[in-house]
Amino acid sequence: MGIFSKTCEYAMRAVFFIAHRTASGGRVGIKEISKGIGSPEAFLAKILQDLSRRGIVQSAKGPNGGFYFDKSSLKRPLSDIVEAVDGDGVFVGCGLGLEYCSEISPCPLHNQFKDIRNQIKDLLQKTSIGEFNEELNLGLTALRK
Amino acid sequence: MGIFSKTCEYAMRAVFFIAHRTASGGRVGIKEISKGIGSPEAFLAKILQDLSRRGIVQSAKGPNGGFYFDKSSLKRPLSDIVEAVDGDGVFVGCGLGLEYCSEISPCPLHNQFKDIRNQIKDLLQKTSIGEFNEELNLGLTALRK
DNA sequence: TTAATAAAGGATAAAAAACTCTTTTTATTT
DNA sequence: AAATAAAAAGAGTTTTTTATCCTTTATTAA
Repeated sequence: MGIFSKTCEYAMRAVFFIAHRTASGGRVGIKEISKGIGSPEAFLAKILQDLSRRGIVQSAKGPNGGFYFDKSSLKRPLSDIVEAVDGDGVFVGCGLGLEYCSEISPCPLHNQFKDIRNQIKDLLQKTSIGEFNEELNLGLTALRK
Repeated sequence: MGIFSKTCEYAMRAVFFIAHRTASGGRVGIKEISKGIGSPEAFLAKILQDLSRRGIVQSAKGPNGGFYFDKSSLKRPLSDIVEAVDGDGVFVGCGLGLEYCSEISPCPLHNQFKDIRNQIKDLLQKTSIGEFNEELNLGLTALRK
């Protein structure tokens, strides 16, 4: 398994996809998103439903409805999505899974893992949801295939 | 969840624990290991059974039996354990879970994740199983509590 | 050679994660 | 108002991960 749960991977990809579409003015339905990022449709629906309930992504029902981001949401850091889906385990936990691992009672790899986690945290915090729209436009980066 | 599976966390802790004991001359039984690292006994037995089959850890049955490391095994990098248990997903996969993410067709965070993964890889490769025995002896680091 | 000890192996169970299907609600368009 | 489109919600199912239990096999020591 990767660093994040599969659910979280889908969430991140979907969010980038929606942001990209938002930038070109519209809303996107689940069918298109799931195709665009290569995820199971019904499962992604659940994930976005949850993000929507939390106010992270916006949604509209009915014809011409779909998912989108309002302006302030586009500036959100990716860490918000990760935290909503996977919790803060990636940022704060002990690499060896020790509950009480800390500065005072560190595991053998405490400091090294701390560095790595901080780097992940920094990356996710400084990356905003709407940040890759141009690259995606230009086909410089991909969310599928 | 953390960076590694729970199984892998138990495996790493157990391996450090056994190495520590090996250094002071003996073998350790499952009961003692699982107590020492705070893991379910039967489950850890399965994990070590697997590592033993792979030749990563040595074992002996009967009275005075238990798990231990021979000299060359003590020098093994921690990455061998992680790879045996969790596969190479931590080292090589795409952060967003894209199967075909690569230099040619990168995901938006490809390069950043590559850095992080390489750091994890380096850490696990340069850390040997027997490396922390002195710290553990001195109580400077902990595997439990 | 028997009793005790300890890992190996196999089968099963429980919990969590991943995923599906159906119905309901809300909004839009005609 | 009726038809339609789309997400929300609810109620599963399947798969994977985590965990337990019990029996067998190997080793040692008395």
